[in-house]
Amino acid sequence: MSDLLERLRGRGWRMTAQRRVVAEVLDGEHVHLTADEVHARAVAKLPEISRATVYNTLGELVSLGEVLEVATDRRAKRYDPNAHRPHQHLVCARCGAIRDVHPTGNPLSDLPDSERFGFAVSDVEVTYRGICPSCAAA
Amino acid sequence: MSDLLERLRGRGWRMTAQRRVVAEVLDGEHVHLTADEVHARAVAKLPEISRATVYNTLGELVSLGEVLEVATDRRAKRYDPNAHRPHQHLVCARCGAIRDVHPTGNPLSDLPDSERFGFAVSDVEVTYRGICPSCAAA
DNA sequence: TAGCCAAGTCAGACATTGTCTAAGTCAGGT
DNA sequence: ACCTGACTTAGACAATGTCTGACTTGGCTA
Repeated sequence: MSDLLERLRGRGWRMTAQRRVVAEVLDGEHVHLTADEVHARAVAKLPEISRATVYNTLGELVSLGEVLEVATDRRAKRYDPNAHRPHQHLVCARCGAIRDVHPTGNPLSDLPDSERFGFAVSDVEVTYRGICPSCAAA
Repeated sequence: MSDLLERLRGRGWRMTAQRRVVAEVLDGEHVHLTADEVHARAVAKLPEISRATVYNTLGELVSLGEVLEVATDRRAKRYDPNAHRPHQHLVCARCGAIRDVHPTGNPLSDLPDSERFGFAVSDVEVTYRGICPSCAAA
C-alpha cells in the first residue's frame, strides 16, 4: 500500500516523516490497532513522534476515507486500514479479537420505510459477537 | 414500570431511596440517557445521590438484564430501558438522536459459516445511521 | 540554492467518561 | 431495637482523546 502514500500525495498532503510512519504502521499489519498502539509502533520507527500527531494523522486519514474508525467496545477506537471493501466486524466477547467479515445480503434493506421515521438512512454498521476458537478452548 | 421495582425486589435487591430514584428516572422517559443525564435527573429528585451510586446501579440493572447499554457513538454509553423486546437503533449522524427500530429478518442468518472463523456467534448489534427529519429541514 | 510562510509538529495541560477506595450509613432480618 | 453486611459517599485515580500556543519544516518561488 505505498499506493496509500501516492494517493495522499495526489490529494495535496504535505508529506512528512511522521505521516509516512503512521501510514506505514497501518499498512504493515492488517489488524485493528488502537491509536495508542499505532503510536507505540510509530515511536519504534521515529522516536520523537508525539501522541497529538498520531491522533491528528489518524483523524485526517479517516476524513479522507483511507481508514475506518471501528468502535466495537467502549474502550479505545480502533483503526481499520481496510476502507475500500465494505465489511462488518466479528468480535470475541471474551478477548476482544476482531475479524473482518462479509455478510450476505444488504442489512439496509431489512429496515422497512415504516421503521425509518423520516430519516434519510445512508449507512449501517453490524457487529457480530461471540466466542473465538481459542477462548472457547481455554 | 413499577413492575420494575417489583421484579427487582423479587430478585433480592435491597431497596434504597437511591435505587428507587434511578429506576424511576429510567422508567419515566423512554429515551436513551447517558449515565450523567440519569445522574442529573436523579439529583433533581434526591439531591445527595452520588455519581458512583448511579454508575453502580446502572451497572446492576444491566447485569440483571433490565436495561441495555447502547454505544452508538464513542461518547458516553446510553441506557435503554426497553430491554424486553429485541430491537436495533437508528441514529442521526448530525444531532445524535436515537430511535429504536425493528428490522425484518434476522441479521445472524446473514453470516455464513464460512465467515464465522470458528467463532460461536451469539449476538449481533445493528446501528443504522442517517439524517433525521429535523436536521434535514434545518 | 536561499528564503519564506503556512502547514505540520510538539509537549503537556485539559476534558470527558468511567472505576476504585476507604470510611460512613442503612435496610431488613432476628 | 440491634446487628451486620450490603449500600452509599466524596473524591482520587485511570483511560482516552482534544486543545493550545510555541516551534519546525516541506516545498514553492525566484
